[in-house]
Amino acid sequence: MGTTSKALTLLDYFTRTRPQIGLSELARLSGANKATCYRLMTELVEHGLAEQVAATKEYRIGPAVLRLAALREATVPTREAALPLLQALAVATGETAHMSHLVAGNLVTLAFAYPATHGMRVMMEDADRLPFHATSSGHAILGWLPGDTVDRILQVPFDTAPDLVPLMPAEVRNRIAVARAIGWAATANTFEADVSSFAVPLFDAQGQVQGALAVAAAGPRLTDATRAAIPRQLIASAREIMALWGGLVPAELSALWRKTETQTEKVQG
Amino acid sequence: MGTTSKALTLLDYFTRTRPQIGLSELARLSGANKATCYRLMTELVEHGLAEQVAATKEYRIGPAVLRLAALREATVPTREAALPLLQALAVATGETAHMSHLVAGNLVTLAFAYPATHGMRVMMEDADRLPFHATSSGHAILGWLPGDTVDRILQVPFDTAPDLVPLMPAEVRNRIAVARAIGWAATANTFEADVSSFAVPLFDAQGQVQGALAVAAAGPRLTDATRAAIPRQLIASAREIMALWGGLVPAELSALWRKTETQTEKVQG
DNA sequence: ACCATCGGTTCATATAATAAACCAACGGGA
DNA sequence: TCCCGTTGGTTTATTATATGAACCGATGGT
Repeated sequence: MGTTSKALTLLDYFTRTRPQIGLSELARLSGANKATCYRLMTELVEHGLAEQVAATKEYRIGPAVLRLAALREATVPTREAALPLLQALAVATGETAHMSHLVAGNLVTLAFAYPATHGMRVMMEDADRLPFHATSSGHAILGWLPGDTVDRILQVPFDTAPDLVPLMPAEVRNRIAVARAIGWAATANTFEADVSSFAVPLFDAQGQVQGALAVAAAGPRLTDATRAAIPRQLIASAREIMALWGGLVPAELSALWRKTETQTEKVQG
Repeated sequence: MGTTSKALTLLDYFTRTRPQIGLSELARLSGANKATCYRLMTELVEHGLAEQVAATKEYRIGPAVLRLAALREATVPTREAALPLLQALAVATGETAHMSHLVAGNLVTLAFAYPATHGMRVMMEDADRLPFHATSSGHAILGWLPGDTVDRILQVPFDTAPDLVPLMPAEVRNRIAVARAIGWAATANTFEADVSSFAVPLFDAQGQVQGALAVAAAGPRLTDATRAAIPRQLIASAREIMALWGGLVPAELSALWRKTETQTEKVQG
């Protein structure tokens, strides 16, 4: 592995639940030598990708990423373009809508929107990695990825929240196949209790899967009518988002979506 | 220089005016060998910090920075906290307000706000580097930086827009000294024609300069009254922003600011 | 048909990364 | 007060990795 990769890998240990990490702890987490870790972090700090908290000497993500993110959005306005449509989707469905992206083999939440109408909503946080195996977004995406990529992703060890029944690998494979066959994915109680989730894949201009658009619904208030309506609303929003991006829906998927759109009833467990 | 630094340096060549760069051009710009450049960019792409446009093979900033930026804001909500105050400042002054940060020796615009009241406004773009020598923000900041750091920054070659009279180094030094002495900086026609700019420095919890808060006013409509009012409004906003951050205004500067705040008239060329 | 340029690759060489051992400083606990 | 574990940081010989000139096939103009 290249030295640069090692340095960049260190950034992956910073998460929402662990935003600041000391030198020794980072070395322990990454398995790298402490001296190596120190040198790499020093270089990241020099470039503003990390910064050191003066009081505790702990490291955290640096301010340079703000400049890079602004530049990214100026170059490819993914998030900015999708946000209003995400908000519209949240209002239309009355549930939480979110968009996640495939970045470096991870599924990352990039944007989300809440409906204004309900007091109870499924809460989201961006910048967090979603598990492929337990989310509808993961299933929706994996159906459109090459087999070996899917294998590589699924062989990453995963854990399910203690209050949930974990999905067996065979079951995950099956759900991916179903998602591919019908053009959208649905899960219930796989990532969070009492949350039903629906997702469709999103594609770039080359017809490559880029991410997923999803609706996360609070289980108790889900009626059969809304279970049927959400996929259609998802598909409509996905089409709009990709129109903005210049994204290309594969012909096969477009046909599946048309089928769902013209159906009056469609329920999936 | 470490390999990681070389890789990260490559990211600096991507700007708003040059958002996508091909391999050969990037090698030419950076002075690195083409093979080296290729390998480094490949590693950056693997981690999502860069991405390659399929059609042209050009590189651009990748989607991973969005996750990092969201994580940064979740850890240190610099931008999010300052934005409403920035908007208030823009409305109060009737001019464009912006906040820039010191990151890795560069002055980067992180946020800005326009007033709703005027048709004509000074336009801003974030993610762009500002020249220290020709902006009030630069002058305001440099007054509170150690001498050797100032020297290092000022010896970077700079160019002024062709329609403007460039500031001589001695003049820049003088303006920095003035800014330090009165607690705020002002420039006119140094960065853009017919734009007057006012700025105050911003500090972190350790009392270190972090950036600057500024107002950029369209020259023609500047009256003596507003020239006097803007610094006071800047100071008030800066105090609010630092209160939110937990920033610490050096006692010396706080005294200077109080002086400006209690004055009824104050005009600087 | 030609030439320049593009992105990408190869491989001997040289340089930079590595890890164990070592500091000094700090913070409990006994 | 002493001890012990832990912290961030540094040094060093050893080793692995980065480097760059030359090369490749493809592409686009002239």
